[in-house]
Amino acid sequence: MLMSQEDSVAETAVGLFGDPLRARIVRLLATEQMCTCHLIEHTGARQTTVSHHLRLLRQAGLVETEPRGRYTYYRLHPEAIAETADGLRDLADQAADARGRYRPC
Amino acid sequence: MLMSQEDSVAETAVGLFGDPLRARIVRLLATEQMCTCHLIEHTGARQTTVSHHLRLLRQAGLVETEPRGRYTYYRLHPEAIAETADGLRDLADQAADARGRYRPC
DNA sequence: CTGTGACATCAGCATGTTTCGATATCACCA
DNA sequence: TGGTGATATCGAAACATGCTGATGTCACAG
Repeated sequence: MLMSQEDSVAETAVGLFGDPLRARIVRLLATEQMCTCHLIEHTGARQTTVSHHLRLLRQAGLVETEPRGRYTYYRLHPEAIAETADGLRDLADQAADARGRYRPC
Repeated sequence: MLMSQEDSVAETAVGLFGDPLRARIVRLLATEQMCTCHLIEHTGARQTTVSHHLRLLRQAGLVETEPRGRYTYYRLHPEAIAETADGLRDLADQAADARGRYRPC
């Protein structure tokens, strides 16, 4: 919706970066893979809350899940983030050009 | 919040890209500068709604305003978008590295 | 100086999202 | 096999957000 016509992972992804807790989780996962319990520890949020946000990130294709015994490890999907970044970069370039043009009323 | 410790324009900006109407407005402004009435025309949204979103974008430093007589022209602030894009790009790079590391429980 | 049209602001409602507590599942260990 | 600890899911409450209608301001034209 933001940068291109067709829906992409990037589309849904942008929206997710808005929430502070989710942003925190993403930044933590950008450090290293970790399991839910680490995220709970670091964020101080409740288990069910963290789990909920992880689900949203998973559904959007931003994170991958790897169950290891009774722990579940999460890692980011860098391509998804990169795609979003690229879309924004294009938009910025477009916007720079747009400053030269203007539509009279 | 998302990519760095200190608050930047990019911080607040990311969240704003989430709303569909706001995304639409931003994409329109990436084409050329235009005034509120054009945005209303193109989006089909009510005047007060468009005005509301423009305010948010303005407050976040994503758009600039130039009153021309009784019209108000809006144009994007490309640096703000570029900054956001760069932040996300860094995050993506970090995330790629993070896949090599993992914290044991 | 009066009317009209562009735009901003405000308060309230409606809807969506986050958070929470309770509960379910499942792996592991004793 | 029973208990514990990690995680997911569900429904309800708390909260945030977008949209609307009413209203205010200001520029311009008559």
